[in-house]
Amino acid sequence: MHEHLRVNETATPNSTLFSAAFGKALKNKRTALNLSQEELGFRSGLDRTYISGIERGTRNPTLLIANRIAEALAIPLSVLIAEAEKPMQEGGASAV
Amino acid sequence: MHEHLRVNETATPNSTLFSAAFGKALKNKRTALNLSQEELGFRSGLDRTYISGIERGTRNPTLLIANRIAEALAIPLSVLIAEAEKPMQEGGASAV
DNA sequence: CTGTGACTAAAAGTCCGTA
DNA sequence: TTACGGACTTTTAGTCACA
Repeated sequence: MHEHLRVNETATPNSTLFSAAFGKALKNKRTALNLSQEELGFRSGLDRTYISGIERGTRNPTLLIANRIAEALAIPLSVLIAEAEKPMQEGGASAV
Repeated sequence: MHEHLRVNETATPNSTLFSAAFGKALKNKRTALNLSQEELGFRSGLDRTYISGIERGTRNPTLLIANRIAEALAIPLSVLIAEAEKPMQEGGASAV
């Protein structure tokens, strides 16, 4: 990319962890509501396969997209992200 | 895009509101820490002008970028976003 | 119902300036 | 110090066929 100060050289970059955690939190909320990816896609106006990618952590959505998904789940984005941050603080424990 | 049910036809789309609110929250936190955009840019490894764009609500960062900024501000992203959501709930009141 | 690779269009993100 | 623009590269948005 470009030469910046690399403070930490961890094997699993924080970025990957965050995407994975967000995906997990999303899947948790979705399944808790008994929604299929397809149904959530419909509610948020996003493609079914795109939702799938986010849940698997292979996609890095923008704030606006993340917010649309949160709205479709009827929760504030801050709450969804807070859920994603939980397992990261504890070092990878299971979510609710 | 494609034809979906338009529930609400507000003059200012939610997306714009959200970006603006996030930018405001960001600026609040940054100035509270007495950081210049340039300094925050350096700490987060992002371009000075990009930080500026986000604060003005003209840019829509990804979750990973937003998280890097939150880290540079030493707060969880969920907290920064929660700050952004506050004025939206109250209909555009001033932040702390 | 979900995972995945491939693809094009669009936007993110960088870097150079000026005011 | 910040706003803002232009030109540029990289990544995401959005979609499809197929497993």
